[in-house]
Amino acid sequence: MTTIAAESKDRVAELAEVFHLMGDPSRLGILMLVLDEARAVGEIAAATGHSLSLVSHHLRLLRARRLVRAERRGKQVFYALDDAHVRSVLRDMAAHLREERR
Amino acid sequence: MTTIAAESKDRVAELAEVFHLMGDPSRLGILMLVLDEARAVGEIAAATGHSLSLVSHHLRLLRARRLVRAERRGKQVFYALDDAHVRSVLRDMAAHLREERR
DNA sequence: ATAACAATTAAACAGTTGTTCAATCGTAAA
DNA sequence: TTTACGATTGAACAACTGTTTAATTGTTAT
Repeated sequence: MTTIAAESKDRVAELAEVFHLMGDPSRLGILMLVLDEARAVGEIAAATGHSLSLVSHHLRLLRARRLVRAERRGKQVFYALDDAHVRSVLRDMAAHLREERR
Repeated sequence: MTTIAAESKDRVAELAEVFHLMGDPSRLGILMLVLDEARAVGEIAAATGHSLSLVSHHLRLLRARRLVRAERRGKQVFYALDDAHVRSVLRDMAAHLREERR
């Protein structure tokens, strides 16, 4: 069988981990912010209204699953989305919600 | 601004709710099972190895967010995926994981 | 009506998770 | 070396979540 329904257990578990990361409002907000351009942690904190610490904690989780990539420039660390599929999924889902409202 | 990054807070929250539902391994396994064809709760329980009760609990949550649709046929209740975007997202992500392994 | 089957529901528990606060680290300027 | 700024880290706590167990509802057959 090659159907998606026959996807093996641990692959489903990995998939679930990615969705789980996207399933928190704070984290999803962060992902949305770095969707198109890299942003410093401080910018993200300011834009989302969250503490630097909280943002950093979340970024660490996102980094661990390689949803996001970090690059240091001087004192600041810039984060950008580092997963093409996640990017397209986020765009797709956002569009979905927009349409649903009509 | 019409960028996705400027998505309003409560829409992000709604998006997060959907991802959160997909972010649990048991629930994601259920969604995968009903991705292509409707299945009875008992079938789902047997196929996933979970109790009837657990499956029913999860289905209730999925139903509440309209990711899944229920239809009664005699004693059994059949569930099917009821969201085109979720379906494409699941296919997309599953494909993504498959490619990543190469 | 009763029995059997399928599914739902409620309560309760253990484990996980998001957040805060305080301390620490890394880098650049004085 | 200091000082200041930006970011990370760890500990601790409250809130939430997934799962189990047991009781209950709905449906079909006897």
